[in-house]
Amino acid sequence: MDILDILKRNNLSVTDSRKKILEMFHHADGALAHADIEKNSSENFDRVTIYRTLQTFETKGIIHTIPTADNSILYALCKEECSQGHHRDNHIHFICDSCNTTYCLDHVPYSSIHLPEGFTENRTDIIVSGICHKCH
Amino acid sequence: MDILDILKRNNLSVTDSRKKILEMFHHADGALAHADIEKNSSENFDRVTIYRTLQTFETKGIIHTIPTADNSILYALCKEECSQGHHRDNHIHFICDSCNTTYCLDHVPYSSIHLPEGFTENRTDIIVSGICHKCH
DNA sequence: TAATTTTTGCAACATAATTGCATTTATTAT
DNA sequence: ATAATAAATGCAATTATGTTGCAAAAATTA
Repeated sequence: MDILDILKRNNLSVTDSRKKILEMFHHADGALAHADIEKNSSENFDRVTIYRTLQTFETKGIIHTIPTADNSILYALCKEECSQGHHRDNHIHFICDSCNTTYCLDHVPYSSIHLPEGFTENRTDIIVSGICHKCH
Repeated sequence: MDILDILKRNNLSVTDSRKKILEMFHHADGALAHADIEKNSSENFDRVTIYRTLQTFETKGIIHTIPTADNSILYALCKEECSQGHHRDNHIHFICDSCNTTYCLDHVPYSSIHLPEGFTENRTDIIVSGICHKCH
């Protein structure tokens, strides 16, 4: 996985902040919130830059959002299948109540949901919280 | 379903705002956001009162939160099984992309999720978004 | 290397959420 | 029913979060 490659593949100009933020995602065990990026970074980017970078990455299909119950959006790297406009991050997200790490459980299967008459699905998010393997 | 009963059962003193907000949930088709309550109410409660009331209701297990992808917490009435501390709102939530109504799909089944070794579940949220029966 | 395009950072603004404290309201005990 | 106590409310102040316009800086293209 090459940072530069990702940017170029998506026709994004290669800038310092984009490289650094992508790296943070790459090194992160799980998902990151805006606040994580803002605090963590030794070099500090402007808040606005972070917002805009995350948004760019999301529309390009480089990262995807994970809704959480505590009103903070999390972002995580997408796997290959995502593309502009429509995400295909069909996996379960697990948030550890103890260490707060968010995992993308790519290999955990789940059966498709059968909605009532008249309802059509566009996106499905499955978020499980509990205790992760490290915190037991 | 008796508003007063719910409050008394939970050792909450019976106040105007609590009664009114509970009633709003009762009449609402689906879930409500803080903003809905703030705007909707003919009598206007202080923002702070609404925050505090929602929080109280949630810790008591009267309402539960629904995570959404756009960073706005929704709240909906719990069914009987919820209790202080631990919610048992095991149902799928559906958010309409068009009219924004949120439905608790109590009767839509889903198979339980088998987590990897070392992970234990505490809470599971399944949020489906798309178009609801009214908006087709 | 110059011209052009894009991104960044700052300032200003808008909204959302939290905290402390005095006042008001509800509950309990008399 | 009323006084004493406890709890909830509303206001003000503060902090956090998110957005927009625009000039300066950096990246890309010619």
